[in-house]
Amino acid sequence: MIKLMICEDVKDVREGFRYLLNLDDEIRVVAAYSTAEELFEGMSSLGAPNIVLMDIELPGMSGIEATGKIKERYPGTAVLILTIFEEEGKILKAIQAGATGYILKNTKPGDLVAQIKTLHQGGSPISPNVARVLLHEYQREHGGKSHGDFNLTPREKEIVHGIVDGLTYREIGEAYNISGATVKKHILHIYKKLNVGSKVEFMKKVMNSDLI
Amino acid sequence: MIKLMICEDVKDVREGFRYLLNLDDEIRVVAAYSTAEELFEGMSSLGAPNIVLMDIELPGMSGIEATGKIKERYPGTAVLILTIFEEEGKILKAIQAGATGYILKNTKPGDLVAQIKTLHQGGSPISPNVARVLLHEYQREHGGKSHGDFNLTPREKEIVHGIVDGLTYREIGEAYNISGATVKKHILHIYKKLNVGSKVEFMKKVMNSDLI
DNA sequence: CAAGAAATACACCAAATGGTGTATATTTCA
DNA sequence: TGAAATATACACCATTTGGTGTATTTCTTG
Repeated sequence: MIKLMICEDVKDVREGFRYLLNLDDEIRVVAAYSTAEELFEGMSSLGAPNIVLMDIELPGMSGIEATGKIKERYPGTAVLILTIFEEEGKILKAIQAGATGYILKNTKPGDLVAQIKTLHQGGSPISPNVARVLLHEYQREHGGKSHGDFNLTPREKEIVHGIVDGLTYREIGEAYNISGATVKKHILHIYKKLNVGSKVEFMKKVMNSDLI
Repeated sequence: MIKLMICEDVKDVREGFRYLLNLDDEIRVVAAYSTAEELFEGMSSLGAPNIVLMDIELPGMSGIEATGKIKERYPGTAVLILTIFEEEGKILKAIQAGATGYILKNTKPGDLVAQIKTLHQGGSPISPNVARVLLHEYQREHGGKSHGDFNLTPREKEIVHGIVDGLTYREIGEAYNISGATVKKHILHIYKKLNVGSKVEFMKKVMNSDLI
């Protein structure tokens, strides 16, 4: 049984969701509030639910602020943001605050139930447009362009894999039927190409590349 | 009309998708290849499609590498990663490489068509489990709550930083005015706590944690 | 207070690493 | 064809790392 609370200021929408979600017998709407402040009172008296369905536009404390507080005080509770807006800044803020999912209010009733179950099983329901915003943001922060393959030869790439797998020179040599000394030679070449001088530096470069 | 190319090494899967997607009259599968190398030949002779359906596990050039090259040479082409795996590192790498969507192969045929149309309209279809990975990553990078510090003591955390900075035991000792031998003792304790046994394994763990 | 964790330090050892040489066979390509 | 790159291998060396002991001091917590 998925215990769920609703936080939504518009009565019709709130009661609509309550009715709708209670139709499914895996979900129980334990309470529905019109403000975040009331929600917190409810959570402390009734206990934290599995999921809070959170409107982003609330009088008083905003849905984003409330999300942050929920994740602080009740980290086990997932927050599903439900909104009519697709504003980029709000989406990113809600996610930073710890929202577990972010979907639009025009979602079909049946889909909403499916997404709540998805959420409860560890997934994050996100509408495609929200996903696009997130993807772009992530790509922007990670420099977009590929970091190149450092002009490594095929053999050198194999050696890189061996290292990353935690093998020693000798073990890599055994794996590819060459001597450990040769493996070492390769590694030193690789170090020069990557401009590093130890395993640790090597790992830092390689783990942020698409070499692996 | 959405022009689409498929890059997938398993023939049955490849032909299955081709047949299936051609059933929809808004989509035209202009070509299907079994390797990234062939795909690039096709793209240069037939012209870039709107969407490439890309398998991640390919012989030769990987789907991730290919995605990066497509975004470089044909930025207008969207890449939809189709995979059976949900491995965190691969997901993030594919997104960094510029993937526009990332969905699982077990997606229902009707849903796949819907997702391709979503993609073409500017959304990013992402399966809920992939979305969860992305959300976590984003939250982690923006000061989200720590997902485990492995019970390291404050001193041990300092040592971790020293290692990640590429210092040797002795250098770390000098930095903190303790002996190199002590630093080593700390490292060995840390290894036990992280359940690793070498710098390489250590880096793999630490770089995916919020210890740094 | 006593037990335990945390931080410090030293000894000893085998193995791995990093750095530099030299050398040869093969392949690639201008 | 001839130079450059690639892949192979061995020698020698100092340093680093991983692993195991033992031991002392300080701090924390039941």
